[in-house]
Amino acid sequence: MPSILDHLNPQQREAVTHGRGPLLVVAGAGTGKTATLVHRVAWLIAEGTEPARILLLTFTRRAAAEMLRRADGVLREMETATGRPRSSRVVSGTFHAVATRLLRRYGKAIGLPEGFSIHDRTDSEDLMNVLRTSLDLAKTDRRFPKKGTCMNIYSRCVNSRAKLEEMLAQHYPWCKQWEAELKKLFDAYVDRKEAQAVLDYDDLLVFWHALLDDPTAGRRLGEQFDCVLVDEYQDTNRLQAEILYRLCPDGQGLTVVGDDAQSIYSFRAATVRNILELPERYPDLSVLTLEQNYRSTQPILQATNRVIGLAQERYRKELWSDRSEGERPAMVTCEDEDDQTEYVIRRVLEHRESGVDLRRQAVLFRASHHSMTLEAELSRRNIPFHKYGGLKFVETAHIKDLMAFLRLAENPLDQVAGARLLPLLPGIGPGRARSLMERLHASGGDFSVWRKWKPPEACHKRWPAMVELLAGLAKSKAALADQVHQVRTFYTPLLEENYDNAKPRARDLEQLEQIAARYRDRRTMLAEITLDPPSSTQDLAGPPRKDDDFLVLSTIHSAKGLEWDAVYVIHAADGNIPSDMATDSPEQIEEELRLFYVALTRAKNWLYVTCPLRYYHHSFGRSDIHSYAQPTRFLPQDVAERFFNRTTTDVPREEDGLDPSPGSARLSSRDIRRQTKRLW
DNA sequence: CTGTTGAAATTTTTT
DNA sequence: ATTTCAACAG
Repeated sequence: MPSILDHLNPQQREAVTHGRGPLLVVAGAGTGKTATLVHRVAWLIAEGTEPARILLLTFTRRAAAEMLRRADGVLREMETATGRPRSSRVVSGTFHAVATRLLRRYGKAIGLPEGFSIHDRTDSEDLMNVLRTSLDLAKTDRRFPKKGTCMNIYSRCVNSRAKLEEMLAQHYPWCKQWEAELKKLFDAYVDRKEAQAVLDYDDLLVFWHALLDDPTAGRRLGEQFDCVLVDEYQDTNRLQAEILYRLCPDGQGLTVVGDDAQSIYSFRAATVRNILELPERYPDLSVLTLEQNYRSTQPILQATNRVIGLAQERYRKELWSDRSEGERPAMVTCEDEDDQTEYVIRRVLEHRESGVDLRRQAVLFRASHHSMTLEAELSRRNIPFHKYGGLKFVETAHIKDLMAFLRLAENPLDQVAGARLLPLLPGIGPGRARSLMERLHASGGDFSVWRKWKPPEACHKRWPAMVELLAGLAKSKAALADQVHQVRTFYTPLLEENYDNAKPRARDLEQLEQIAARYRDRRTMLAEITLDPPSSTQDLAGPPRKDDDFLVLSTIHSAKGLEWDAVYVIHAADGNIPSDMATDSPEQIEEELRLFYVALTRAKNWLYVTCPLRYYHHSFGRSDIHSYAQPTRFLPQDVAERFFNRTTTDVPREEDGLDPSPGSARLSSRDIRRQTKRLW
């Protein structure tokens, strides 16, 4: 047994072999947090805990799969002679995914239908919008908050378990006047979900929480797990914390791992309070801190330690590394966005020349659209890249349309699905869609009532096919890929009528058909895709082939937990980092600081922070109106001295236009315009 | 009731 | 620049 502990440092070893008492591991960035958790899972199994009695909660599904894979490796190393235990039966996933599994199985105890549908954020907003309109809130004299805002308020109340009144006062003061209307709206929203057998993201947690409260089912559920391990605890919200308290009332068997310095999800109602106040909750809590960083060079750590030093409240820790050699991180001032793009690409290619593959380099940014210019330029030069975060493949209109067919077949009461797919037919708009869904609801979800409906002229030919398709799918036992194929056959002509650039969209649908084959059944596919949306088409298509190499582009949020040899943090201008949207309160600003810290600590060997000086107001227009940006406030003088300060002109530029390889011309039309502008 | 057109408002991060 | 809302013609 000791052999597997050999790779671990003393603090990690202590965490891995800790007994049954509640344990908090405060693990700084890159301190081997995942390794520790993985070894602890393996250790528990080796010590005789039944895998199925271990619950491992992670932030993404991918993280869960990765951890279990590694835990198996560790178990194998332990050489537990006969009947080697495996981690495959550990219950693992995100809070939401685990909740779904438990609720399908035990939800009946609290009157939840087994076949409930799950709404993603957009679906929830759509439903909210329908109610907002039908309650006549849309056209009041003073304008009522939009669907997205309503949803945010609702979700925040639920997740932080706070009263609407306090929530409005604290976070949405400009909506205070609408308190009474919002109450009515939220009541209607809750009732409507109940009538349609629909759960939204928040409901998954709420119902899990409630189920744990049930005298019989709750007891069984609570006794189901001996050990509960939670990763990224700093990004849990109050509701999630309460679920944990119910799972482990006395803290026995509970291990949570997190880093308060990396808490970046407060907009989703996550609160650092959970981790900061855990010692009060469990008086016998053991706190272990991991400070040895295995990821970054010492010069990078010296810089990032200074940055997080600006934070007010945190568990004190000073990260260090024995990788003392290394380049100091660079703070690069660029003339404008184009200059920044140019600089980043040049550096990326230089690193690739010296043997650092593109996939070992990442460009990080605060908001998804910050990478637009860069994406355009990378495409132009045929440099492959893969973007994480931002608009997802499954959020595009055509994928949502196709999924709406499957969803309605699965749950005919799901009005949002109906309201999405019915108006695809000409002659059917919101009004007719609503009345059709009402008929369907009245019949208890029997599609044959639609056969009697007289469709308007515009779609009377296609209507019967639509009805037969849905009725067929509803009771279909066919393979999922075949079902998707049927939908695709019916839907493709509609796609061409309803959207521009139908061709690439049609290709996406073909791809979705392939992917459907991988799921056990329709319900599983729908749930998994809404709970863990693949971040791009490539992601959906499966693991990338070993031989292709692509640069990683990612929002900082989506970069959480990952690392690269070279990291470029772009648009580090005040207003972007911190985002102007998030500078109302000191707490928000502090979160933006942590976000910046997360970005910087992704780097192993090279770190570049770039900041354009000038922002043009009309990015593609002829106007030359621009404003000047300040570098981020998170690099004040005493922090900045840990960086090399550069401007792009310090670095010798390659001679313009002399690059011989085709498709990578150095002189773009924008360069020419910029040079022209230097004349005045 | 649908579908189109023009005017007005708004712009982050995501399970 | 994109999304949302109101007005109007069919």
